[in-house]
Amino acid sequence: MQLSNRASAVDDVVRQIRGLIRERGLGVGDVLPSEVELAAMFDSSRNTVREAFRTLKAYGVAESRQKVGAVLTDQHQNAMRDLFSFAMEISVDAFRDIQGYRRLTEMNLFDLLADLLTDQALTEMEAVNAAILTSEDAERASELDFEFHRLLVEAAGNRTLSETYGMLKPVIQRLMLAGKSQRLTLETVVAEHGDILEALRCRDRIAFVYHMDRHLGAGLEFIVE
Amino acid sequence: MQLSNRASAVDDVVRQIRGLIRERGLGVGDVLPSEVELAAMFDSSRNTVREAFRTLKAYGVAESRQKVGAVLTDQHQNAMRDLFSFAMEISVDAFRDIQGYRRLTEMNLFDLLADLLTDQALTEMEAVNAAILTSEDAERASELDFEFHRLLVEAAGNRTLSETYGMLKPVIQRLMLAGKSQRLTLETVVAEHGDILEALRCRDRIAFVYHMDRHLGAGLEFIVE
DNA sequence: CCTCCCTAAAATGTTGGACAATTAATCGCA
DNA sequence: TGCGATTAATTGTCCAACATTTTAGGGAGG
Repeated sequence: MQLSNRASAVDDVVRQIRGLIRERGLGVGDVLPSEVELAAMFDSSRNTVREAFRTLKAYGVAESRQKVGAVLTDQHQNAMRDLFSFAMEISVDAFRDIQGYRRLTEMNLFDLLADLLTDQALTEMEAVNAAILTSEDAERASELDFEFHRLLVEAAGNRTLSETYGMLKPVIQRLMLAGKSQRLTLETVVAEHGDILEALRCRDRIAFVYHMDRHLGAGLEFIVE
Repeated sequence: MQLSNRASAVDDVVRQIRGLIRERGLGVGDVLPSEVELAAMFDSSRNTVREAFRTLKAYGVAESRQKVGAVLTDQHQNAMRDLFSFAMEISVDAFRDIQGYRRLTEMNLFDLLADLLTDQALTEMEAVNAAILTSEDAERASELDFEFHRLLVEAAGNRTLSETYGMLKPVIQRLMLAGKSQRLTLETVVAEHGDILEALRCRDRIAFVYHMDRHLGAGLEFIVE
């Protein structure tokens, strides 16, 4: 797509559409010109424009509705999920890799959190954590588990980090689900989360790193076989 | 793409192609049947199959070569990179945000690097760093600058992190380019890189964090206006 | 017998046109 | 005013034709 001295007409159109979006300052919810208009603007055919649209749809940038046209969307997470489901064989290595990434990021959130974390966010996380105990199945539990960590990351206030974490959601959650089915009780997870929250309340950096390290490490143990 | 009670013909074909790949156990390098064959197999038209291929290409799963046909590839990194560059509009906020993300990750690489870093990797980074001084224009300089940091991240040996960094490439590099046009000389950048390398050679954690912090902070200064 | 060039064929790349399907908007009627 | 039918705009799908690229093979010349 990006190589080759002469780009294909479709890729050209993709680029021109992106230019159009930037130029006109279009955002989520705005509609693009119709396929025939774009074909005329870019001096290509409607089929070519359609193929270009397919690329945008695959990236979760646009979706098309009949009669209305193509509207810009913000479905990158879904796109990333699909990409992952296409791409990655969720292997043992991938699990370990993801967990390593989480160690790198989540364990170092403290400095950001110390400034930005509000009491409200803390209580919200406590609520989510408590709900884990009452969840009916492992599926639901891992969803709440992810939500807990997502809130933590969100509270750090860095959009790039949040988006990255959101993209990894399907993988991380699957990792969590695998953990839930093997570890004996949810109580352990909830207690570890509780320790993390306690450390945050006290603004205790050492304790935060310690508990986060143990928590993330625990998620890795059962994979080793 | 994934919603709607009745899926579109194109999405149907995408699903069927995926099924075909799984069923036949096709892997990277294998070629898919030709467009007309697939159209016949799935009882649809060639254009529909082509649009389906566009989706696969966007996901980095396949690329097509004339006369040969569509071959399965493993270009997910590029796909993720493109997706990300689509997703993020480059704004001042985004700049600051990305730099914050880099602080979070790159400053905390030390523990991983301390174990895995080889002399060979270090000398390679030194070479790239030296090349920055002799680059003919700012474009090339920021490319090398990015390459320096990419090597650093790569050396940490975490695939998820590497992929994430790769995804952010267009944004980071643009940030670097903006910096190059404003800061007086490239010497400063190269010197800062040199300090980082020196700290790594000595396995001096404090020095590494210190110099990395200064380096990343410097990149942010000129944006503040 | 080997090498090089030329040609042909097979596949994708692009275009134009036609019709179906969907749905927002409009018009007309009560 | 409100509601239902009609209309029109736009995407969805398919077909057919031609252009382009590239592999493969064959033929001429050494």
